[in-house]
Amino acid sequence: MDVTMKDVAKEANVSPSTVSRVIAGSDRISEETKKKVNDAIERLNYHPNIAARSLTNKMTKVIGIVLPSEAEHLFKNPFFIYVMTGISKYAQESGYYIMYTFFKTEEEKLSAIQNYVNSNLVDGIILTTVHSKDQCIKYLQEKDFPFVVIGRPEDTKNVLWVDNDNFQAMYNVLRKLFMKGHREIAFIGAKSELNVSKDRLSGYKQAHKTNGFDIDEKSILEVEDFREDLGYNAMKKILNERKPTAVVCTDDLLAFGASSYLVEKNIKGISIVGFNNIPLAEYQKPALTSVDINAKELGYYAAKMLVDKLEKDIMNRHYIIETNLIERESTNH
Amino acid sequence: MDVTMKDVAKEANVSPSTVSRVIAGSDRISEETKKKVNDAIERLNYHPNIAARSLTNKMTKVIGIVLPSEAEHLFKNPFFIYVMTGISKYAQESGYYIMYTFFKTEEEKLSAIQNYVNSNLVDGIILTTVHSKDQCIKYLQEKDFPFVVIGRPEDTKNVLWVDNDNFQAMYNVLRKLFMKGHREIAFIGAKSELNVSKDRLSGYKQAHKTNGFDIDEKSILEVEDFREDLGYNAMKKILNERKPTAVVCTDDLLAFGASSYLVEKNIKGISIVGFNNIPLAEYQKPALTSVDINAKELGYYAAKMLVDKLEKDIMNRHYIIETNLIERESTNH
DNA sequence: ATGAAAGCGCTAACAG
DNA sequence: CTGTTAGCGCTTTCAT
Repeated sequence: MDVTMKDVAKEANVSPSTVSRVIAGSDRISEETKKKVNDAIERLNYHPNIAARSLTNKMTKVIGIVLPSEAEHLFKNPFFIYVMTGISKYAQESGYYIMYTFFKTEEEKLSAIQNYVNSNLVDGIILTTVHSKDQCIKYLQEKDFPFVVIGRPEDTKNVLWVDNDNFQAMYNVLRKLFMKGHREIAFIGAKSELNVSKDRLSGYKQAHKTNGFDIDEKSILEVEDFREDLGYNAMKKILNERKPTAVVCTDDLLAFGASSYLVEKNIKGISIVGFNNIPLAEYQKPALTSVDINAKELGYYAAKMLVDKLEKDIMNRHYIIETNLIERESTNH
Repeated sequence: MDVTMKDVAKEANVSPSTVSRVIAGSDRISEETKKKVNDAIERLNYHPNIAARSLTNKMTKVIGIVLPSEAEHLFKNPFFIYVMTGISKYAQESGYYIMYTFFKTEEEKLSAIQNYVNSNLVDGIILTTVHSKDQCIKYLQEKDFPFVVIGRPEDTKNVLWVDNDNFQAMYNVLRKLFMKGHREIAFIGAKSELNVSKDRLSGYKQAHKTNGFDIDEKSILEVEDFREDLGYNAMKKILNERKPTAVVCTDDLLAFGASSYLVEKNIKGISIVGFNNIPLAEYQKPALTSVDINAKELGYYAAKMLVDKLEKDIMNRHYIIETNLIERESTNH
């Protein structure tokens, strides 16, 4: 653009600072000049130069977000896309821009973050993955740079985070299944080192305890990754030893695999529940019952927390996003 | 950050302008002072302030990308994520940052673009969708603002774009099937108003002509959207009237549906080919043969074109990205 | 080969 | 309520 505040000032016969005030919405400005200025802005089609504004303000109104690019999951599970749309929604509502970077390794993640911090290009950062002993969190804390984590970090002290209550979510699934009369419920999980995996398994166990049922370790299977074929094999393995009436999986892909084993062997009467409610869940045959984790909301509230901290220094330490059990054919038993 | 160029200058006993020159890699600087300055930079952990640089340079080194947020496709097909990783890769290589916005409607898309253009926040824009009679393209052309389109636009005059050769890709699929002895090949497509759909259908038809086979209009089915259930129905409908030995689908989801109909009815001996090679394709039973469109490359070259235009004003009018037929079980006939 | 100085467009005291 | 002025941190002539 070529038209600057000076031009507007001249056009409206006021000083640049008055124009600035009108734009900032200062109250100590007469309605009259406000109108004059706004008209001039309109007429000249003036738009503020963000770089100049950033320079004086020491803030850019840009949020940086860092995303894993290698995770298999990135492509099979629209989680990150949902998160991004959620962030985008809040950002648009509050006039923020969004920048993103992908990283392959933890080192790349750290250097991406350092780059953001050092360049003064973003006001705050949203982390979409948490590692145990996360170096990035440590770095950001040391620099005292505003950030929000999606997913509960190892050490929640002094960090803003947003997550589902994965314990509760799984607990409720079990409660529901118990209420329906199920007594033998198998568990298929993956990536047991992740917090979310741990929480879901705890929910599974606690539900058993609370309801007075024994936990059968042979009914608990943990595989290495969220993949259909691994779910398929896990189901097979479980059926070799046990005959559950329901199976809960910590991920839809695992559930797809488990389900397809049942379909293939024509085994009826076993309910299956997945997690994440990915779009394909509803197109499975039978359509898969799944826990929706509201990834978009996770993004939305992450952005909200960050902006709140940035603008009002309000520190809601964390948000818990509701999960919803979406019941479909796979639990019609 | 707090350490500015001035600080570095003082630390190195030179003037700020010298520091600036060292950073810019000016040649008219003695090795000695170059070293002195670099040491000071290191010692102080100095990082240039991008906003200030943008203000003087009139460029931000930021690329804006606009993405549809409503398209069902966004969540079922990792196309956009792949594109984003590709853009990100080139951007990182060339020192650019990336900003994104989602839009729901064409109006939102346009206003997102106007926002980018007006705010001087981005140097160029990548459009990930093309509408016929795209207002955004028109706007950007009028403003003479640098942009690249992923997908071939209606009118390619004066626009930089990158795309697959969808005609060729489908043509080659057909040629392969003909060579394998197939003579009755059905077509299931969707969204016939899109350029990619048109091109793929043309490829299908041209392959018939070139190879001297008649086109049977009853074997061509176009549905409204890329959905599994619609593919399922289409397959059913085709089999009511015809008995093809192969079916080509313009999208994997359509192919999944078509395939599941065959599995359900236990119909053997019909080959199926999909398009896009989404990750789930390889986990289908039977694993789906599909055309990989290299979405990541599309993004990579889109970014490259844009940066080339920005920095060297080199105008490669377009890139064509290779497609690859990934053969799996579904064409083992 | 290096320094001095002006200016990019905006905001925020400080005056009045 | 509004204008004047002084920077924000960097690049870039223009000198030397």
